[in-house]
Amino acid sequence: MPRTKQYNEPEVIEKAMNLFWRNGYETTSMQMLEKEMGINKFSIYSSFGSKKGVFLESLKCYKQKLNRLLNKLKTAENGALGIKQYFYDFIDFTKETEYGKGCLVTNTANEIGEDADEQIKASLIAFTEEVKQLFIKILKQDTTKDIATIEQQADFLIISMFGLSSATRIFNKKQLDNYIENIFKNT
Amino acid sequence: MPRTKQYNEPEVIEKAMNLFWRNGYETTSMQMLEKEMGINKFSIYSSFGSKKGVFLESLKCYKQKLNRLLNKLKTAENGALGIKQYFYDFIDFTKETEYGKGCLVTNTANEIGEDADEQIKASLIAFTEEVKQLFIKILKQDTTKDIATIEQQADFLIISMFGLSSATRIFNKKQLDNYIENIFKNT
DNA sequence: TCAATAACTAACCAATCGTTTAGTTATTTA
DNA sequence: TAAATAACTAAACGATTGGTTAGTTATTGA
Repeated sequence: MPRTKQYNEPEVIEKAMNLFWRNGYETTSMQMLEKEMGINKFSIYSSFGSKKGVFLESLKCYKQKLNRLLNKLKTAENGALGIKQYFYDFIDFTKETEYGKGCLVTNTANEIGEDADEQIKASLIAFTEEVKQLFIKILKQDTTKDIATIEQQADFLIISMFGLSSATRIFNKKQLDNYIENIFKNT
Repeated sequence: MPRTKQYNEPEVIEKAMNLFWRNGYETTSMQMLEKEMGINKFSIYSSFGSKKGVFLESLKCYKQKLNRLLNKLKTAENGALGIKQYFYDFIDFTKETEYGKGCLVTNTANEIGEDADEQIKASLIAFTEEVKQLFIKILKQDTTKDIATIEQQADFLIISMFGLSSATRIFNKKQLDNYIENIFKNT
């Protein structure tokens, strides 16, 4: 009966996500969110409840976006080589100007301090675990490796992925290439 | 002729540094700094000019603190194995509770957004370059390696170091161990 | 011992923070 | 077409942000 919403929630969340991605959680103010999302504070609060609410939805949106990259990896059948390609794809994914804007998950993990919000932290850990399990699945394509080796390699890869994300913030393209080539030099 | 300062600048900066290290730049307020440094705002501003001033001095202090770890590495004569030990030392260095508080340099690199302060960014890049040069010096102990290989390995190590710092924030001890063992498995 | 002076205290600055709310506008169905 | 109702606007909330400043206190060399 009443008037209809003039905005689309997933659409404005994607805009919010990009702002958080570029600027971090603390630095991003409600005022900036209003401007970027193109809607009023009232609308933001009625749709998402709080700044943290907007952020948690943004994290979900980010995961979906990243999942499009991961789907390519899921269907790949060339094992570790597919993972290497994923690392390179990821650099393009985070590309901003000369440097990258990192990964929203990694950026957030680095931003949150001693009194970190548990809900946010849990969301981050869950995501790294998800990607790690995908790595394990792919590494298992090589049936000559035992499970302990695979577990260790998966930890190595997920943390390297994490590191790559940080690295895009201040290391140049050549350094990032050197990094990836070294990770996969025995592959 | 006037009264003497009741505080010691390097001493209060170390306290500020620890606060920034734990909480990040944005999250740390002047109020928190007053409390942690144990001196009044007036004293902070008369000694360091601004919040950014306190932070830049904190970065210097952090580098000095980290240099004590690096000195152990400088005098080590066991090449890459010394670097491996440095990685493990670093985990202890950043240890907070269950997780680590990362590296102040890495944390800051991840925190700063698109309108990053150039002075701060330059300070971060300078530091990574400094450590990388140290890695190169150590890797050159192995005279069988050519310079291109050494350059690539140094980039790999400094970015891995960067990644390890991020990783201490949300990965557990076993995962970090897996990570380091994989980095140095051929050493 | 006392004038000089820097270190200090504490109140205050405007601006902005995340959040709320009173009042207005547009849309819908009965 | 008109009552109902949700979407909207915009002003304001108290708290806190980084930063300043007037006035007080302590220490010093002369």
